[in-house]
Amino acid sequence: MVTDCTSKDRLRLWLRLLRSSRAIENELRERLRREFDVTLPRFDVLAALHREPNGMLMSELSRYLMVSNGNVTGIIDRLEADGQVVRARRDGDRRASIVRLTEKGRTEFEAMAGEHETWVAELLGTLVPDDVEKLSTVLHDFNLNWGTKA
Amino acid sequence: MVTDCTSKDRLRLWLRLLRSSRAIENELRERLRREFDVTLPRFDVLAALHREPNGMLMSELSRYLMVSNGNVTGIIDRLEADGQVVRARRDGDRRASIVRLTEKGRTEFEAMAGEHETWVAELLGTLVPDDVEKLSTVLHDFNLNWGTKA
DNA sequence: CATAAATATTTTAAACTTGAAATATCTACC
DNA sequence: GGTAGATATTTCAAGTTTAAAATATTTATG
Repeated sequence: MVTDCTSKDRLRLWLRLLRSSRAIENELRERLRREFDVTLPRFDVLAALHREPNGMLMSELSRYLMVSNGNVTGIIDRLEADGQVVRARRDGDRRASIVRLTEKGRTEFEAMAGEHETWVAELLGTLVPDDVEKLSTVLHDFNLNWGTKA
Repeated sequence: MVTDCTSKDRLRLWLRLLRSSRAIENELRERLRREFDVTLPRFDVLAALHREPNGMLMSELSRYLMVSNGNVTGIIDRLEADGQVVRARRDGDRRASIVRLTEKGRTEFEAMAGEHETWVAELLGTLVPDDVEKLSTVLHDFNLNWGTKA
């Protein structure tokens, strides 16, 4: 049996997706601030850099986090001032800078990461495993297909 | 057969949800600016007010859009300065103000709403109808259950 | 009635965010 | 080699966003 799907159905899905996303994001922001005195954007940057021990270009960070270049510049400026990241020159290209976690940045991120993961699991706790699996797959495909249209 | 689900699985889902949400939001922001010269936050406020012809309290807007009170104050200030909304006193309570669309605001929103809906349908176009239905249901339940834990 | 607590909003400072312009550097082509 | 275009980042102005404090008003309680 074929289920139809109007543009209003897709609009409704978008609004629900946005609402879920904001709810989770707001709660994580508040807990990160309260427990670790860190902002969500800074945590996101630290998490991205932690995945790449060899560092990332400013433009790679921008693309990965889906925020503007200028935005990344500001956050890295503040993280660098606090000694959690460093900018290094890339061999043979004086335009690019590679950003890396410092030892301090790595240690501080790792102290937060476990608790953050626990929070996420708790906040998504009302979803049954089958739905976690289903949503994860569908959204992963959605993200992979994204480039092909927008 | 029972599918297990670790905290890493839920973390992965969260990252994918966030990525989808940001991708769609960024694209809508850009199109709204390009086609209608309006910011996304302003569009969101206009959309909320359009659903409530009798107006909304500042605090209702804040709760509905899941942003802070101060944030709503700023956006409404700018919308009011541009004549798209008005603040009115609520009978018997001089603390509260009811915000309503003006005729101008309503007209301008309605000129954008159709195209906005078309864009969303297009951007979610890679999802097959069954998945739209499934995600919509799961996320709706998720949102309903949200209050019971966070 | 007085006043403490609750409610609704605004104000403020700091951080975040975008989009566009500016700067600096590199690459490709003549 | 010189120069146009591409690439990487920063700067900037305006707007958004939060969290906390301040203001104003209403409600509840003794």
